[in-house]
Amino acid sequence: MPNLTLEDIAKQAGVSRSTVSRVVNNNPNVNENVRKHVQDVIITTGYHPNPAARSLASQRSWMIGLVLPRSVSNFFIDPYFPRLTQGVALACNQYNYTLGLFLVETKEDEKRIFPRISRKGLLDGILLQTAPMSDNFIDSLVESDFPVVVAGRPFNNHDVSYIDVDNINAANQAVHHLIRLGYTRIATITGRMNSTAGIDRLEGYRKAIREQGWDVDDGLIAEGDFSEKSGYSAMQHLLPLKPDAVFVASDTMAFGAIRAVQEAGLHVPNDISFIGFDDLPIAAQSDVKLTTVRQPIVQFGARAVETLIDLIDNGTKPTRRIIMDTELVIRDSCGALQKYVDKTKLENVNNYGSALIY
Amino acid sequence: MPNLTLEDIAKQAGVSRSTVSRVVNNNPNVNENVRKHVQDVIITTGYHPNPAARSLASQRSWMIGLVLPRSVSNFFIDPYFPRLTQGVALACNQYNYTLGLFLVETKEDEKRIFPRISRKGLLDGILLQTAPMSDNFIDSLVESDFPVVVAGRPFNNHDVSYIDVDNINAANQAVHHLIRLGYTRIATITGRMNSTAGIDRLEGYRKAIREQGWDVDDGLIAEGDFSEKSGYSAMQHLLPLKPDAVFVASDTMAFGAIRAVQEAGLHVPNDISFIGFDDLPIAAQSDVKLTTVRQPIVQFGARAVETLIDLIDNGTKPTRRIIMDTELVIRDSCGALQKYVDKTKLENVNNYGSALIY
DNA sequence: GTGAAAGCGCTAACAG
DNA sequence: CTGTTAGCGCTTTCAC
Repeated sequence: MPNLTLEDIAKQAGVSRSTVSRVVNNNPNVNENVRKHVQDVIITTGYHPNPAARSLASQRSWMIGLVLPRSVSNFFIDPYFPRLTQGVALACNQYNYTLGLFLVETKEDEKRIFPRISRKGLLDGILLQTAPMSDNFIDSLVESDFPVVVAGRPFNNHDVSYIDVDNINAANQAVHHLIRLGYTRIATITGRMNSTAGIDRLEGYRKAIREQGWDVDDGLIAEGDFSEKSGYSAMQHLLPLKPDAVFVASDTMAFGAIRAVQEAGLHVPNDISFIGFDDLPIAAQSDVKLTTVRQPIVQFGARAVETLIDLIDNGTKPTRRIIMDTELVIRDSCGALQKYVDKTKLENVNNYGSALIY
Repeated sequence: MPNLTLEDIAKQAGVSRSTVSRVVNNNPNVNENVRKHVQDVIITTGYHPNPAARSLASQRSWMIGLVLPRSVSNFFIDPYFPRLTQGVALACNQYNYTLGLFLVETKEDEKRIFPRISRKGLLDGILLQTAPMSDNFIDSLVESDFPVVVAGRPFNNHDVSYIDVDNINAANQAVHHLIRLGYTRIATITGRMNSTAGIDRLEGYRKAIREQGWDVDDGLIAEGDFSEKSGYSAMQHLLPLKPDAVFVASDTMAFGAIRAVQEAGLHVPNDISFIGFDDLPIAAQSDVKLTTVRQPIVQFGARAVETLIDLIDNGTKPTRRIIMDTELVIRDSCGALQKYVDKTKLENVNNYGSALIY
């Protein structure tokens, strides 16, 4: 079967090209009987409009791009980006958008990809993962008024739309949870300090410590890079300082840290308690069930797409800022379930933010 | 800066639209001086051709689609698909193709996506992950002569190009490795039996047992579904049968199985040995370092893209079949390193296929 | 080696 | 409500 055109359908239905176009695009200005008839022809022939022609004529491609810059694409092994991608992809299905995926690994890739996508014709809009290197790109997009939503707070104060989770507040709540459980030497393992997520989670930790009236002890802050390995070695640095609890900026690092604790012959949560960040699927299944901050990643992706479509349809100004809430998921690693077997009391402990007990 | 067109460049360069087009497309029939001049204008103005117009005129979109059907998109949490996607994306960068990502989750998605992509205009070719449900789709693609490469052997004998790893041989080697180490009650935990990977890995297990002159004991075959949980419960079924070694069809399941063993108070590999499949990053970092079959996933994705481009450029017939080799990675869980501290002897044990010792 | 001209298949005024 | 017409920005014969 050759590829049918509007013209073919028009002929077969005995109407003009425009009418068929109207039917295809659900334009209300069509007689109901005519519409029915044309729809029949479309269905029986299996006609589908040519996207390229449609793009060219309407100046809309119904395609958006998800751009994951160099520094994060290595992390594609990390479950975060796949799940984000999943949320984005499913939202695209829902809104009838095609998703273009751009992993920018090398400077080469950057040179080839950026000009292609930042010009009208291929994409209607861009979803850009925040990253240290992406600032220049953000600037040029903002300047050209191209619809763009940044996933994660960008570094500089671009006047750009973005969506993020409330990292500061999430970390703050997690640390307050540890404080209420009675821990007094609370350490933290941070994410990369060149990521806003890393920076904000540390800030939340600091804030909680200060709010408790304590001094922040920089010795209890160990820097990681979100990897299991970095969690492991950060914990090795912390162990001699004898913290009784650790807030870790990602589950992956938390598992590394717990490994270090166990290798040292200590037990979680009896000797040291942990709270992670992400709520990966393994967090609930692992040896030590992890208390952690759940990010609504999939919904986050969906929300990002919706915001982008809003920008495409209604203009990029004013810029939108979406901050999504997180949830503290209480399991074994923080020791709460041991201290408060009576869940009523536990609820009481959690009289801040939203918390779940599994 | 408004979006420039060929016409604009032509005017500025004092030549015709055709000439600029030739320069852009590296057509040799252009005077060298003219070419230089036009290129200068293109660079200084920052011109980039409009992809939609180009697609429409040339009937090529320079875009390929990666289609992950319903039954696998749930598994997007599994590291396999993200890494496959990564390999595909990077290869697309390299060959200047745009990658469209299609996660088919619901029947709805299917209805919306398939007509859009199986018609010329949006994609030049499709990379389709094999799955139980995809057979119909494969048939219609094959029939319409649309360029398609299936990732993983499809179920039926479609005359379609596909790329797969040699699952039978990989499993066979792994089980032979266990046999040579002296184990005599070798069980297996299979993948989904509605996936060709699951079927083939079981076949490789059976073949090795038979080659050893043993009878296959169906009681020692426990079915899983590639998830951690299913590995755990499959192992619980196997434990009473006292196997001394288990070949598991995925690392994820192997970790579940090991968890079951440890909860039963037994030790790996002292009491029971394991070989997994995939070589996930955690395989080398976990508590018990996993002996496993390494799949070259990223290269697999790249190779798939190259094959697809070959089909696009040179026609879909004859169909191509690419089978990629795997590698047995020997670590702690199979007990080889304990039995053969002397690596020379170990090399000797591995005088089949390719094996690595970490 | 270069330019003119005819589409690619669709959308979107505009006229009726 | 419907058809005619003029493009969208590019590639690709076809003359010269």
